[in-house]
Amino acid sequence: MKIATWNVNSLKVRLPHVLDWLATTQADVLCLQETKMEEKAFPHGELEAAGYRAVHNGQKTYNGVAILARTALDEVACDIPGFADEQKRVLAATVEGVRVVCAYMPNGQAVGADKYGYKLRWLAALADHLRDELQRFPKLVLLGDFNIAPDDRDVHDPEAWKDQILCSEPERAAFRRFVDLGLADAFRLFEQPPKLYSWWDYRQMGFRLNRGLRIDHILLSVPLAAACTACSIDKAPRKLERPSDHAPVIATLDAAP
DNA sequence: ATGGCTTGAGTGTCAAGA
Repeated sequence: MKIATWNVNSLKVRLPHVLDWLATTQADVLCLQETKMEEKAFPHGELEAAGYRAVHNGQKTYNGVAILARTALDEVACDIPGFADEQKRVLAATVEGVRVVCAYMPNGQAVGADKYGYKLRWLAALADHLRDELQRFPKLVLLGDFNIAPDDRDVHDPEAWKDQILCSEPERAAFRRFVDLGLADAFRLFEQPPKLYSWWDYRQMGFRLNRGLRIDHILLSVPLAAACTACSIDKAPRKLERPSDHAPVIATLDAAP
């Protein structure tokens, strides 16, 4: 199974890129973030024509998450149970025995801002929920836009970003809490090229200068980590006309036992 | 320097992203 995540920064704008990328990679599951649309606008028809069914938890203008799959999506669940939140950031479904949790984690704006407090509360609520979910679903993958660069290797200029939003110690501690639940960062299971990131600012030639951050992640529970044979970030779509500012991350899992 | 791009909203210009 090939499973991937991509913050598309508007599915309306990026649908052609998504369809091209699915055709090229033949991914089995693709999680999207920032669809920025209501359910009635979601392009089910175009995706079905490409061989993918989809579930979506969306809203107008902001946020919005979707899971695309070539096979059935079962036990679909939206949001974080028990955590009051108007923002559509979480969607889960079971695909071929694998529990897929797609997340668009809050940005936080700036360390100390109100949105930063919301981000930390949100991350704690998701971790609490996943601790329970892992009991129900030992084969679980948490993937999406984490808006956290886990360590300095994931930052183009660690000095400039030190203690800044996306890199602060409380955010990194929240990331480690997911890891401590038994979820492994698939990207770091393998040797990787240096200075490979998943997001680059649209401004100031961020991509051309490779001023990026690795903030999009695929985290695998123990049995899935054991079955993982590859994980990479695909920079190709970031080079297209009118790209998303994020690149997709893709992992390969051996055939399910 | 709170800027520098991009998107969605909505038609002038702002919020939000990261």
